[in-house]
Amino acid sequence: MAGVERGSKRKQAVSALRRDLILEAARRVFETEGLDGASLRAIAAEAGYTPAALYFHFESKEAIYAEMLMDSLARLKAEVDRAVAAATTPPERLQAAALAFFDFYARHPRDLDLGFYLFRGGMRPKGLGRDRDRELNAALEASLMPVGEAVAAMGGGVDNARAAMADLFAHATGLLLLMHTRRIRMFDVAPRALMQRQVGRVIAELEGA
Amino acid sequence: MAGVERGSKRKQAVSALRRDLILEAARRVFETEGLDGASLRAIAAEAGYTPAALYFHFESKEAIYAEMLMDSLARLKAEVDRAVAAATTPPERLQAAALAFFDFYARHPRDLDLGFYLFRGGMRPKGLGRDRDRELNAALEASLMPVGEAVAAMGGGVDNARAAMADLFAHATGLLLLMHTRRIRMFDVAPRALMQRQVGRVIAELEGA
DNA sequence: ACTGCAATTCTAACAGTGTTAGATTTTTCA
DNA sequence: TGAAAAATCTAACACTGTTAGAATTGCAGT
Repeated sequence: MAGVERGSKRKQAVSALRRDLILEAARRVFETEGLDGASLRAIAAEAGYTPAALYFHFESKEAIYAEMLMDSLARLKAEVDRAVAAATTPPERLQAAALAFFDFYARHPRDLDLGFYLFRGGMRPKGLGRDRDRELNAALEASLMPVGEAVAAMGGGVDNARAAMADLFAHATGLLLLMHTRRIRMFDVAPRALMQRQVGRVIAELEGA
Repeated sequence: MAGVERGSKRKQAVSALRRDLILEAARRVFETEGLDGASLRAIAAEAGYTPAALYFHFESKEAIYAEMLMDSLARLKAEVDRAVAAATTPPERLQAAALAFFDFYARHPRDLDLGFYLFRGGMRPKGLGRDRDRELNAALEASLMPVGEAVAAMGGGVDNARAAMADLFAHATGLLLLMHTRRIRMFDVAPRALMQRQVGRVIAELEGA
């Protein structure tokens, strides 16, 4: 029994290594060729595999994408947390969190692609079981939490906290999409300034109340 | 010469009819099956054509999509204009325009799909020449103009007008995306109320200055 | 060391996508 | 009616994600 378990664990560890090998290959292709270029076959070739072999380690292409997005969201959260830790007062923390979120995606448009692709409207039956989707949602929410916490620390209730999170998230998302599609030029305006102004509005309303 | 011209015009008219026939088929498929279901082959089948035949009338699948989006943007503009015409004071017109924009896409998520698809980041070389893209941009801008005009009527300069347009467009886009992907549930908040609040902020700042 | 079993990978194919070349039909005009 | 032009079809190409089944690899116990 014990021997079987040890053997099983070793096998699992080896299998996990193979998974990571494929994921690293996927990240490499995704970073250089973009999401469109990160086809299953391209990832398999980069990892030195045949396309079908990937299905032993992942249940679909989108499962690989989901893993990459989880990684991306972890990096996002790390950056937001770092920015928040450097701030002192709650309003400063609110501003730091919102701007760190915005800046992260402004600096890493590829991650934005990934997010927009997996967090999309009508998702196919094949793509991503409910559990994986919930995991991604939770990871995204985790990176947004510092905003809610700052609002709470400022005396705003739970409703205000949630409203502020949704408000700033939507505003950031819209601006980022506008930048990313290069349609911001239509308005001849600096998107980050608009983001800052929005943060200022939310803070002012919370302090005024 | 005159005869040739008349003949040519007739041919062009007939050709335009065929185009419209295909476009109507495309709209039908798109409305019932969604964007994913609106493949070139599905559109061709619905129109009673072979896939290749469509390339005589359109240069690509995305060209068909572009035509549908132009139509969608025309309907959007019509609705915005109607709402603006029903308002009297500039602030009311501003609010009417922004909310009409928001409501249009809240009521027609399919049109949102289309817009998000064609107004996307890295567009392939094959898809949509620069001219078509500019046309779509212009049509979108036209539907946003009433906001800018209202700001101008309120004494805001050109910069304020553009900033307000970008601000409200980004906010609406972000909220709509949040609704459309059903991720608004994360925040337990009413998106239209957030949109109204945002319009209120923009108006208040313009009136305060 | 050998054998057997399980884990892993490959080959080959399927159904689908957008797109193109070339032959063929249909329509139009003199 | 005959020739030119417009419109459509057939067949294929290159690509996508995915699956079934055979072949290989590697590890475990005798």
